[in-house]
Amino acid sequence: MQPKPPRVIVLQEPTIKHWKPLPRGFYRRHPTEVAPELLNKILLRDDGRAARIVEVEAYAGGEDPAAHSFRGPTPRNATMFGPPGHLYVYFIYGMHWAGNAVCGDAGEGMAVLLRAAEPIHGLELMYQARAVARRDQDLASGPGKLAQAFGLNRQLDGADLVTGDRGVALVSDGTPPPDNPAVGPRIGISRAMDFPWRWHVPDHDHVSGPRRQSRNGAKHDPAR
DNA sequence: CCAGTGATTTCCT
DNA sequence: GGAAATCACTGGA
Repeated sequence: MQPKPPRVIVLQEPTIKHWKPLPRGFYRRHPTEVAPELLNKILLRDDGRAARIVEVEAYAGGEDPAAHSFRGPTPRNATMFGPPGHLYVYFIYGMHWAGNAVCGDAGEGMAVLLRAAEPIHGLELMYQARAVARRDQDLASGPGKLAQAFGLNRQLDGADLVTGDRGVALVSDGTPPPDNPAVGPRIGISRAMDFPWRWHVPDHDHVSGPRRQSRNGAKHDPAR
């Protein structure tokens, strides 16, 4: 008896059929190692929605006071303590969902928060999911926006990003991560502010925040 | 451009 | 009781 093959993510656009999911081993590492390598990877839904990841943050379980998992498992963060390569979706501020890729080994509570992405396919569905968006940069430039654009919610908490069992996956189109990603402190936290665990593609239009930080942290000079 | 604020679940003190 | 891995809207400069 042959093992059942994993569900194949099928897209409507034939040019992207050669995208392949990131293997389990990609995630089975420390999130500070995984996070910068997730830049330029592609978040995919089987309805044709796709976006290039341009901003991420690492959260490292018991060694990270800012992580949901710092004080151990709760009903909300249970997925974070499961095996790597699964999607941890949490609810925050009474309004917003956000998606993470679980990293490390089961039991460690480590993950990478998907903070922002550049939509590259299925934009009509994203505009439908985010009626307030007026420009492409409004669709997924922030963890709450990204989750809304992709319909990430409690039903997708625990989905396997490697097999795509619930129609959501992280894949590569061959684009490497940036050679010199911007690095800085994580956004919206009040503990472990000194951990420089946020990475993003430098000078990218779809990164979250009122100002985009350049590689050396300097402000943009409009005269140049 | 920027600061202030409401929305309102989950978890901690 | 209050902060939290946030966002959109308001109003002033």
